Amino acid sequence: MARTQGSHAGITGPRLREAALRLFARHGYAAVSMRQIAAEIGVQAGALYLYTPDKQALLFALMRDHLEDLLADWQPPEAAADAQLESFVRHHIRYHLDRPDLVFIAYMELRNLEPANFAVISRLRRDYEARLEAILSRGADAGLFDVADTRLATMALIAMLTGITTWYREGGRLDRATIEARYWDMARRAVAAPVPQPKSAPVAKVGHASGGDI
Amino acid sequence: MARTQGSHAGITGPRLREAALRLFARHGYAAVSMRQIAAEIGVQAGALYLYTPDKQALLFALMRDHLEDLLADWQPPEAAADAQLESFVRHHIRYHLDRPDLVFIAYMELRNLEPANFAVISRLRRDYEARLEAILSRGADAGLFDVADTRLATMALIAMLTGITTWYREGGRLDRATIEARYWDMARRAVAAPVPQPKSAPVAKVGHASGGDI
DNA sequence: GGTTGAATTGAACGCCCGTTCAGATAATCT
DNA sequence: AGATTATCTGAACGGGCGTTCAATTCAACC
Repeated sequence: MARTQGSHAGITGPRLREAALRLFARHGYAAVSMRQIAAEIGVQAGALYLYTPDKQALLFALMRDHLEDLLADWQPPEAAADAQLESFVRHHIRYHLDRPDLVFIAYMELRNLEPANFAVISRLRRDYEARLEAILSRGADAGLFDVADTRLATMALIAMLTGITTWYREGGRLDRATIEARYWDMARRAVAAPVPQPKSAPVAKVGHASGGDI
Repeated sequence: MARTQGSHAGITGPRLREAALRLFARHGYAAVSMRQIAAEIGVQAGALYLYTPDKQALLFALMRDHLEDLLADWQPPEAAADAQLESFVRHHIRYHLDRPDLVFIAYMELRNLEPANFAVISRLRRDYEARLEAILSRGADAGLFDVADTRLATMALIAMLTGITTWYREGGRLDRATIEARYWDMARRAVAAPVPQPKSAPVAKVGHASGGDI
């Protein structure tokens, strides 16, 4: 046999990436073979090499594209730092909950990257972290935030937010909007400056609505 | 050749576990071969099977022992919930910073566990999480904490705290005591109830107030 | 409708995998 | 010292790995 009916690069190419993404996320890069990926999309292993130079490039492309998309998809609004922080936090949660497999891979497969690829991915991650740190820094200067160390606060918030993907399941107890609201509430409080007391102080509030299901 | 000079189960056994831990943490379970582990401790691969029934048992034992030790090493003090939370947070940070490889494995290699082993490890993790959740629940009832959802707050705090191990390096910019203090500060503020104001009514607010820093 | 090029197969390459085991040697016991 | 037991080697097992490539078939174009 050789070329099969309906074969088309525009189809097999994307399917390869999808299959690799799903299998890498589920079993880990090292535990997934090219033959398994090929079987998933209904071709022989040799055919994969029309679409990727090797297995490593497959992983690297997934991670790099994910991070570049993440960076391209959000820009800080022109607003006070607290509004920027809210925008960042809500976007981070939404973006990550929409792409659980990519997030998983981007955090778990770092050690399977060859050094040159690792350097690229690390750089992109630092760029992303730098955005949050810039907001915290600006807000601290403005007296909106009370953070003893912006780098620490950055890492703490990102870890907290990204952690959602480790337990969130579609159709679970809480819907996304609720999760987003409650995490934003915790994130805000973790870094917010104490309100100036007695008078004025605009009283915003956060929905504590105990009510909920369970 | 056969038995070698100085060979002794009391030596090779522990060395096997140490080597497996280090290599699994560094390269991942699936990417490490029994032959690599054997080479690390200076024996042939066959000799490893005097100390473990198979590779999977090696991973499982590391994870199980780690979690059992974690659970055994801390009991909530008899105190108010806020003091219990501080004790938990500080212990969590210290314990995890002391065992970076074990922590890494326990979070990253879950998917490489066979189903029966996975069930055991999941159970232990849930037990640990339940301890924090109990504190938050108790503190919320006492009015010390303001958490909309104790489960969410539990997962948020654990993710935030455990995340330290992803960037902490011995001899880095901040020492452990500083990190511990600052993370405890952020964790506390994320869940603390607003201080009861001069007068009545606890005012929950969001700091938009431009006002001064602290 | 014939030609050209894209897409794929299937076999092969050399290598490494987890695990087993008979045989050999060192440590220990009597 | 001799017998016994613990420890390890080295080879082997069947199998899977990533990757390459000539041969083959299908799709697209003239």
